[in-house]
Amino acid sequence: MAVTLKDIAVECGVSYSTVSKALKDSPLVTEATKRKIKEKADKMNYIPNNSARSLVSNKSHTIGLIWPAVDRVAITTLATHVNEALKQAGYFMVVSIDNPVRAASKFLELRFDGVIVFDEGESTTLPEKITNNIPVIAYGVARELPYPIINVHHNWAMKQAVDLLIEKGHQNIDYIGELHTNDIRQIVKQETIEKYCEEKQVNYRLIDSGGLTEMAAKQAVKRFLKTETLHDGVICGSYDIAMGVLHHVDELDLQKTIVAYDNIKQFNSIETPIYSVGVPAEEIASSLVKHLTRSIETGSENNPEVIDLYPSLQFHEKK
Amino acid sequence: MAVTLKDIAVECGVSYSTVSKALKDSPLVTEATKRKIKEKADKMNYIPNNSARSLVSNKSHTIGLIWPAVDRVAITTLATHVNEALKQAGYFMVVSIDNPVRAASKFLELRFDGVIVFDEGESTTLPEKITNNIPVIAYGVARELPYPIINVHHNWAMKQAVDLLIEKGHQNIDYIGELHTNDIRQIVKQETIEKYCEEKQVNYRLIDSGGLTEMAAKQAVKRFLKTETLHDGVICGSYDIAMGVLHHVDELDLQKTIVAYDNIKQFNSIETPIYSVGVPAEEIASSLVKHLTRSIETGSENNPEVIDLYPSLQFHEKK
DNA sequence: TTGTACGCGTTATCAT
DNA sequence: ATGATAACGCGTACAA
Repeated sequence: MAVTLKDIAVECGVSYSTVSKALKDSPLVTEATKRKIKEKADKMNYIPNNSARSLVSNKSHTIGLIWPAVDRVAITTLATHVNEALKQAGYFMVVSIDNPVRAASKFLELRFDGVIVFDEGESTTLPEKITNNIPVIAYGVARELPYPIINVHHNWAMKQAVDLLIEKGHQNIDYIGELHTNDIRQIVKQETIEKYCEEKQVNYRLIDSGGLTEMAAKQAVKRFLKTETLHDGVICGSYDIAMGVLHHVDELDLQKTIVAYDNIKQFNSIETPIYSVGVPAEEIASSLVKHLTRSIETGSENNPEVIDLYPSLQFHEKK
Repeated sequence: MAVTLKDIAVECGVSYSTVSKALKDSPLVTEATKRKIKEKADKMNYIPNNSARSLVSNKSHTIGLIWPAVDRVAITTLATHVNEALKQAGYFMVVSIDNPVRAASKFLELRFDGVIVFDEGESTTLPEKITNNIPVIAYGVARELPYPIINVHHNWAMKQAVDLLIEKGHQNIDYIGELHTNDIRQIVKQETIEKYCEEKQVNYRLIDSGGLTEMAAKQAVKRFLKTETLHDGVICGSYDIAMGVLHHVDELDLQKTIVAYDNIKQFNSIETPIYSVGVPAEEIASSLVKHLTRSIETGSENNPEVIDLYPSLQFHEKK
């Protein structure tokens, strides 16, 4: 049986409310008794009971992250940054790889203070039944939602990519990304390419990566190359897809310009010169945390706000 | 403010203890009132308070998974299987990507029912201070630990791999894996290769993959190939490393025999014929869950038991 | 400065 | 069949 405040109180010959105060450094307790109590608590290996605390304070200092698809390097990096940012802000982050609605329901039952969703569209939408009861923030692309979402402007990013390729003199562009999907982020990228290339009057082809992982992209490009050849202006839908594409691109082919979506440090260790465009993972993380904690601390309702973050273009030279 | 049992009681004109019973289908309540209460509860969007439950029952029906390095495909697959198995067993799984000791401490404070650790050696070792207070099970390779560990016999697996290569007539073997690391799993693989190849009197080389990710392996092999060439018997330390190595292997090179550690379904979609050797992820998952839940339900102390799981060899033909 | 007492939402035991 | 009540561990307003 775990050690409780009472146990410590008995040991120290004080009442348990004094112990409670002492352990949270209340000014209402003498330094001397405080020290004694803390020492004892430590010696007895006291572990505060969050359930009890949460019952009285209505706070768990814990945030749940809903992240159904634990793969893809890019998003892993983001999760790590979010974890750090939350720690800084005094929260513990916990992730569920379960189905989003089940995950959120459990988070509610556990009385977590807030939830973050890596939004992918329909499949990750949380019902109001849930979101009326806990601060929520999503990360993804702007869409009709009863809770705030960090919008990373995939369309803006894709336009920058196209502009860059045009500037480099490429009139033929290949976009490699996931085409047949419900993931709204992927859809936006694809549609932007279509519209913007037409607007700018450059030729483009859409090549289906058949998924978001490196392996899927690698195989898709391989199939493609059996009958066709890649143009010199290439846009990849994500870091992982770029990795898959690069298997088939000669590093010494300096004709080609490759631009990939995402903005993570891993691009720096690629051996082929490459451009990337996206919002830095740190920035996304700190924005998520800032908005969520504000909403928690003010106790305000979730509102359908869209928080815009703008991508930036970077060049990664050959290492 | 969240709906409580009391609120429902008032609405239904019964006492809240009746509501409590009704909602857990106690036989002590009439079907009629039960139905009425359940209906109301649903309508009022009642969400049970796990903190309160946990306080009285000492159970949270939640398990924490400690998984500091969310990358690598192979282990992601395992996590997914563990999540499923725990769900079947009536538990909710939650993962922390934080530093293992902090994660475990928080799990304790949250009064989770048990913790699973993806063990990597020193860096993921939990102190007794913690493990004396909660059922723990690790996944990794046998080592001195105050709590049970599922041992997947990397050495057995590597021996099978070497035997296979010898049988296929290869007297020169290349092992590609992470060589300079504290990760005990990698160390065991490496050392087994060394000893067993010497015992069997076959030539071998150790090639450092410089990490456990596909990208690291890919670059390492590329460097290697600048001055040397790969032997026809190749052993890869993991699925991800194999993926990195395959970038440099011609699919049509039927001279080569490639064996990779791990046993996950992803091997089936590789386009190069490949062998794999390892314990199936499902089996690891169900073993982890079985032992942990037994330990939770019997309330027994953590003991330093080693649970052995044996790898099996599989061939994946060209798709 | 320290102690007492109440309440948080729930379960479980005991009366009714 | 239903209701009243104690207890779980803790925070805090109030009393001493």
